[in-house]
Amino acid sequence: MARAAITELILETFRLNGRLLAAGDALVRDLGLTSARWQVLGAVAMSRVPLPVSHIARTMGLSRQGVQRVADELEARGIVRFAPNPHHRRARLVLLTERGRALHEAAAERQGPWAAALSDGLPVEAVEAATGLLRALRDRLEGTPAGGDDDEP
Amino acid sequence: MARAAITELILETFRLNGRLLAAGDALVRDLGLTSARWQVLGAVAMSRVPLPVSHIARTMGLSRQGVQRVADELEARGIVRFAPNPHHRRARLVLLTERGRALHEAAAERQGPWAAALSDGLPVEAVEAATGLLRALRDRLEGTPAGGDDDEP
DNA sequence: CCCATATTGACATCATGCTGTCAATATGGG
DNA sequence: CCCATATTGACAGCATGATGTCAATATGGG
Repeated sequence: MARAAITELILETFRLNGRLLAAGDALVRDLGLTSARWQVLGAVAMSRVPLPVSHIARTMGLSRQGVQRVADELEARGIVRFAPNPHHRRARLVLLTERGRALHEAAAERQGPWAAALSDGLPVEAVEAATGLLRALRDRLEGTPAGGDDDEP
Repeated sequence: MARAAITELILETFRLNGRLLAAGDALVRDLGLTSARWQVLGAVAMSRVPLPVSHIARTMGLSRQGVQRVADELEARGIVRFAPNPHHRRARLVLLTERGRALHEAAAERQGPWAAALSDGLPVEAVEAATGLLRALRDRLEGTPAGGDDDEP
């Protein structure tokens, strides 16, 4: 029955989400990071060009204000800094500080072995298929007919 | 690369989790329910025997206190009631009220078509495969070698 | 039977993410 | 150029879920 299958997947998504957050917290706790801060830090580090908070929020699928709060915390801790945006006076750009870059590298070095252990023995195709299915569900929930990874709209 | 694939799946899990919560909230909002309350309500309704809060929390993979808070809210709204537990004076059993049962049925009637639309055209085997993969990841994160749906430990 | 240990609920506190409102700033049509 | 609209950050408030501590209660070894 399709309904039972999708319901199971939904409940499993809730459970896994909680476990992933807990695992991420534990992985970077002694670096002074949390899952949420790490995720924002990663978004800033990964972008080829500096982005404003609102753009980061859209990329991550979170609300603008939630990301803003985390970004403010990161700035207070000297992990990111805000730079003027020549194209928009209000929307300052988020940049990594030296400390922020070092933290991101330290976190990435831990995430590698952790991710390898987590996915050890699982076929990459199965992981990718699951990712595709989750993305398909999310696209439907967002009302987006076809979803892709946009970087520069 | 396995690491990139698993990282993508993790990020997609975060995004889907957020969308599912928002969709669930919208689906049952006018019933006076939220995703969190609905989930606890469902756990109570689905169990063949009345369960204490701590047991429900373990089943859902949430913290005991979080479920307790939601259960207290549901009791204040007349959706569940607490009954004495003959086996444990402190751990009262959670039961649905008449109103609670009606609410659960109303929510279930909405969830059916919604779930059908969400999974329309997706092969059931693909959904089940994704569920199995998520569960495998969660089992690893929990340190549980093999995981199954237990109801009565 | 007695005591060490575990479980449970009550209470308080914190982290995370959402929404609403407002003013400042961009953007585009006229 | 001017004004309607959209975007953005600041600020406040709420929902959800985790944690920590404490006392009450079960449970099991001795």
